[in-house]
Amino acid sequence: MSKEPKLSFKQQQLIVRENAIIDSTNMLLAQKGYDLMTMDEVAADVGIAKASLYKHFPSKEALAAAAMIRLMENTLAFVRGLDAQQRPIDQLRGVLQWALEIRMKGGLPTLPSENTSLRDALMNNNRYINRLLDLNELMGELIEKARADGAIRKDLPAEVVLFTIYARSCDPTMDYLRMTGQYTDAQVTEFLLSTCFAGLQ
Amino acid sequence: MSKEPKLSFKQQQLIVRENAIIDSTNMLLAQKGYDLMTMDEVAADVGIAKASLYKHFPSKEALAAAAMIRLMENTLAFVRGLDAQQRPIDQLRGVLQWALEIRMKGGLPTLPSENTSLRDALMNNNRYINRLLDLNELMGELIEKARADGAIRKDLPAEVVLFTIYARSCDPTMDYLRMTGQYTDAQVTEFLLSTCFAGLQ
DNA sequence: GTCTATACCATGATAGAC
DNA sequence: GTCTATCATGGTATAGAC
Repeated sequence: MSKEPKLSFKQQQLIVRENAIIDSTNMLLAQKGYDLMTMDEVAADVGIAKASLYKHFPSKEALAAAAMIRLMENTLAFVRGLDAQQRPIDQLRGVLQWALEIRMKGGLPTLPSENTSLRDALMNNNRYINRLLDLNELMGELIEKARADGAIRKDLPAEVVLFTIYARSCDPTMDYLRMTGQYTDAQVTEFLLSTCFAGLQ
Repeated sequence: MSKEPKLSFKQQQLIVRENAIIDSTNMLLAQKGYDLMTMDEVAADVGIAKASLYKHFPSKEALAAAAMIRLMENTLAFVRGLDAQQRPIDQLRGVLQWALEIRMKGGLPTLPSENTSLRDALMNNNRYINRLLDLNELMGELIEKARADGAIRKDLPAEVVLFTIYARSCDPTMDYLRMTGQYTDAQVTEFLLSTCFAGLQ
């Protein structure tokens, strides 16, 4: 930590404001998805005019990308902070559990599932792609270790395991189970985790 | 079968035309999703003017609902035609395999996964809801039987099993695995089936 | 029932004053 | 940097001639 603050008060204000914008974006993206989210809504939720929004982010795509990148960085931080003493399979389980709990609270899934213009845009965003590659690498290592332990089936390519875990984080089963109103959020999470790792049989 | 055709030539033509419209709708819905699909595209794909499209279906919602209803009826027909000699668990597996193969060919998943205006609209469509309830009942019976056989875990509520199977039919893992280009469609299908029923462990 | 042409509106994006 | 006011685009839906 440097003693002298690098950022002026104005710059700090800017960051706070932009974080607030991304918070609103995050929530709206989770609620309505990229295509149905409008810049008017974001501006209204933040409490600023739409034109001001465009001073911070040059386009809707850039705004959504910023939200996805922040999410990806949070995910990376979580994975890097995992307890290395734990069994790799439990660490993997922990990642999925963390992602599901974020989504329960109104957050976004780690991977955009929809065939939307957002996915295309993200695939051309270097910063996002780099974070995603980093995450894939970390997760890939965990998967290899878990497989060496015999905790994960050896007949599945690592990619299949990886995507299956990612997919579970954006699985609509969560929404449908919650809609029945019969289970607590913790129970729903446990069902999703358990069926992902242990299957139905 | 009645010997005298109930439908005039003109009426038959109408049905053929409407089926063609639904075919195009189906393909475009699968490719782009509801929100990104435009009525211009549908009309262009069918080869008619947009205004003509509106003579057949009063709105975009109604058109998409018609496509989803036809899909649901096809699914019901498939499930009703299952070989009752097979083990219930294999019948369930067969349903998922069938759904995945449809999607591989460019068809729609049985359940709309996205948080889109389409899902809201469908939930208010009695005809669609009735078909969905019928399907849920048939699938629920299969699940109960499979559970009685010991082929499905008894600690999972039937709903969890049902939604987990539905979700796998619209799982983005399929898209991501195909994008790698490393596996045949049959292999991808097998991975999805296997991880759904047997899990990762 | 099909077409061309158009009304109407939502939304992403911008201009220009302060 | 924020605001109000506005533009431009593209989309659903419809009018009216044939």
